Amino acid sequence: MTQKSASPRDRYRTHVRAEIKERAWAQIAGAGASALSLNAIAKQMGMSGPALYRYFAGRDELITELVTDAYRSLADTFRAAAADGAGLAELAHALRRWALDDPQRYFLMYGTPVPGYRAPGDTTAIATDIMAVLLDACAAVPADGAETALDAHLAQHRGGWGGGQSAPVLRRALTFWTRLHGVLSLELAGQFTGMDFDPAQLFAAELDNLLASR
Amino acid sequence: MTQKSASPRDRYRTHVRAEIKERAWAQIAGAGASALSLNAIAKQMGMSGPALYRYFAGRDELITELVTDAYRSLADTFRAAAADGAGLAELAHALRRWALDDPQRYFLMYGTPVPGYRAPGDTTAIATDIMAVLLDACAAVPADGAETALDAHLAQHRGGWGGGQSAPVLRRALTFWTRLHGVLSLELAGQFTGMDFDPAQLFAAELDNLLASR
DNA sequence: TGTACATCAGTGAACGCGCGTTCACTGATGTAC
DNA sequence: TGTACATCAGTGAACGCGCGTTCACTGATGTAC
Repeated sequence: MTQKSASPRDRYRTHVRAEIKERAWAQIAGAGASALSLNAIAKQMGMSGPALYRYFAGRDELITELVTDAYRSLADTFRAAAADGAGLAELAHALRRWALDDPQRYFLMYGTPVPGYRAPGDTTAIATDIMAVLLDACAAVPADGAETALDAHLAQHRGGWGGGQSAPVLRRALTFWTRLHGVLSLELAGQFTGMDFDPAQLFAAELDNLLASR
Repeated sequence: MTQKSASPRDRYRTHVRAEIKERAWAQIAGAGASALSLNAIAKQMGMSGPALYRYFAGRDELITELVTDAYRSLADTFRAAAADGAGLAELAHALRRWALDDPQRYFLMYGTPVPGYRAPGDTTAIATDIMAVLLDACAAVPADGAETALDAHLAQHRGGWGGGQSAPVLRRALTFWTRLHGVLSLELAGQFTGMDFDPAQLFAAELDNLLASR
């Protein structure tokens, strides 16, 4: 078996593909995902529009790949943090850094859905990976406090995303997710603009609350 | 002073304007806000494209008005609930009903921002109205529990949105907002799809938590 | 090492589309005397 | 009640634009003998 994947042509291909995606991200950051234009990217790269079809089957495939990359990027961030022994607090801060680093990437994952659009199959698998890291971190914190009504509900409707974790762990993971997303998404959307307080303080308060109530 | 506002022509005008908006909402509900097209609306109404310019200066003005209407609609919902003596729990359920009633309207207010876009001035005023109702409801619940770090921060960075309310009241209002938005936005975006549990239960759990911790 | 062939990146012209928007106009509705 | 005028909703043609995408092609790069 020869290393065909390292041939000059292949390396060039992957390089150009990467540059196309880079420009695509820049475009999304500047005007939102709906403004993504193949022709504009090609022009920026000094190429003709149709040239891009050597690298992507079309606009839809490009977007799909960007979405998948976004999921993978967060999954990698979480896994790397967990490998460094991160607990819930560190995961929270990693999430916030990742989100602030590129708000439109965050919104591509968690933002306004396009009514017709179906997320590609891979993303849900990656989302499960992300959730798995979060679940492990939740499971590492010993539980106390009474069983809640939500626990009872989750125990009976576990779905496939929770692995073998207990209902209280599922609950804590969901709560972690929704509460931090609540603060983050409103912050990134600029909803706190002009309100004078520091969103980081609000985020920190929510995190404290999550860590305190088990 | 004659009642010129009730002239037949004026009534026709307002009627057509309303129908245009209605179709616009239907279009947004079907394919997202970025897919809104004046020509398509005109065609649906059996008119020519340019005819719409009798009613709106252009696409931007239409969208701006839809956004403003969305804000007003939620403000009305909140005020009506408050007038009926609603507390925090009733406000929460009113919010959820309002959001589920038209998810894209919710996202038009709180969803993915378009990087360049500036919200029209009126909306922030209406947002303050909405917040005022929420603040009143929060103030109605007697506070206990220790002063938090966030309270201290908010006391020093009050901004103009909080009226004369105390820092703990501001904190509770913000928390109400971000937590419920966290659950709602993920639910409406379909992020819980395939997870088997009932989002309403998660929402209820978050609400319970908000009501319990003062 | 040299020649014949295959691979493949990129071009330029073209297609069809729908968009927002302008403009000069027609014709109906309302108003003033 | 009737006539002259003003108002204004709506039309149809047109402009210019950028989009995604196809197609037949050129020319350079790599491969096989």
